[in-house]
Amino acid sequence: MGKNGPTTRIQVKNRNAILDAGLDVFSQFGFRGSTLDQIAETAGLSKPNLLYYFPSKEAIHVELLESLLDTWLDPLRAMNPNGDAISEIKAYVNRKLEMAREFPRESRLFANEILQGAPRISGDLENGLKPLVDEKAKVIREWSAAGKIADVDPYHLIFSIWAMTQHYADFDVQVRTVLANDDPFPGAEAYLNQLFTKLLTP
Amino acid sequence: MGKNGPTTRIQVKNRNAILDAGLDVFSQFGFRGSTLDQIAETAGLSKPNLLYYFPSKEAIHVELLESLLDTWLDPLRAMNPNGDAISEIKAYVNRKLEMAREFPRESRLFANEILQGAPRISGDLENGLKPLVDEKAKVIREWSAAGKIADVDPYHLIFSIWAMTQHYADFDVQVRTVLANDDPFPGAEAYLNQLFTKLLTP
DNA sequence: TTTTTGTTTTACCATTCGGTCAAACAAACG
DNA sequence: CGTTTGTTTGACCGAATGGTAAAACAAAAA
Repeated sequence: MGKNGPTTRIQVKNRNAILDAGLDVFSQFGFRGSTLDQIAETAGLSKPNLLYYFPSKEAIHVELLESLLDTWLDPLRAMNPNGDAISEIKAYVNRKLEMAREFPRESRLFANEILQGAPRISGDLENGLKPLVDEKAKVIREWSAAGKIADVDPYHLIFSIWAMTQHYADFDVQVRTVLANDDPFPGAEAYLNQLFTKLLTP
Repeated sequence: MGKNGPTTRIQVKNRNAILDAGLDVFSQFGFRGSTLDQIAETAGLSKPNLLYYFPSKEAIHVELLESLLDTWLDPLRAMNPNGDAISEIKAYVNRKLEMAREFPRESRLFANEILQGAPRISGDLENGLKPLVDEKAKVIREWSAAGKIADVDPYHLIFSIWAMTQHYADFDVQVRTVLANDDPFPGAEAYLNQLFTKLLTP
């Protein structure tokens, strides 16, 4: 690619194809388990052609992870301290569940990275995720203190939301095996709404 | 190894060392991301020596997974239909949480395999896990019908238990980052007891 | 002690890996 | 048209991969 001149249509198209292929492959096999040939073939390109757009395997992975973490935190950012406490938390749960349904590959990519010790994004966790969670935990604690929701540990509340929603993406194979291939999401939504209503109602 | 004659002490020791090393490595990098050299070095053996005890990389992985799934399901098997409903379910939660704390490598090995589509144990899920879950779901449904616990979807109840307990093993890095390296388990236990008490009390 | 059985090592092999290079090809522009 | 810029390919490289063969070594049985 010539310097950093204007981005051509071909560049946009191929970079997107590569990132999409990378998401496919990395989310299934993790970083070390994925090969450039696999990504190139999925993207419909030759391996040298792929390396014309990205300098290395790691560069693709990093770009995917960084753009992902941002999107992934959006629903938490959207939690409004001035809104109705229970509705805000339940809306967060539902948005996260929807993301698990719509973007399972992203969820699995993230899960793979964390499972393997987050070697490539531990910095982003520290600088991006942690401060945001701290901020929202404070909001939740204030809601508890004000009697708007039950007294719950805000950190573990957030962990449980992550765990239960992402489970439907990350453990999809297991969930569908147990449910004989039924769509788990309608039932999950009902269950989670019931659970958080009971948990949070003061 | 000569035929299937008596197992020597050296065999027992080395096979255990290999399985332990395999657990270490596979749980961190997944099957494709792990190498025999890595496992051999962790076990303190040479690679050919390792292959004297196991015929292939896959054989180590399969043996780990199969013995794991059994152990993993023990707490669910232990759920007693004739016991006190709420206590039984909460005991299950606590046992699972304890396993996440005591055996995080096993949890991550399993998570890795499921994340990658369970290519090596989809059969065991179908024949081992599913029937057991079906059986226990029936028990839970009867508890609901008898008014002993609130009316909840038994399958999603079980999923949520798996998700929230295993989260502390599988997403350990993330959890500890958010909690500034505090031990998450005491807080997790309190939170989960609170959550399931509120959810299940009719 | 000799022989047998069990264990470990050294040297090796074919394949796949991430990545490079230079040349061929296509598009746009003058 | 010709030239410049951007894109794609085929051939290749060194390192790492899963796995093998055979011989050296150790332990125990005879």
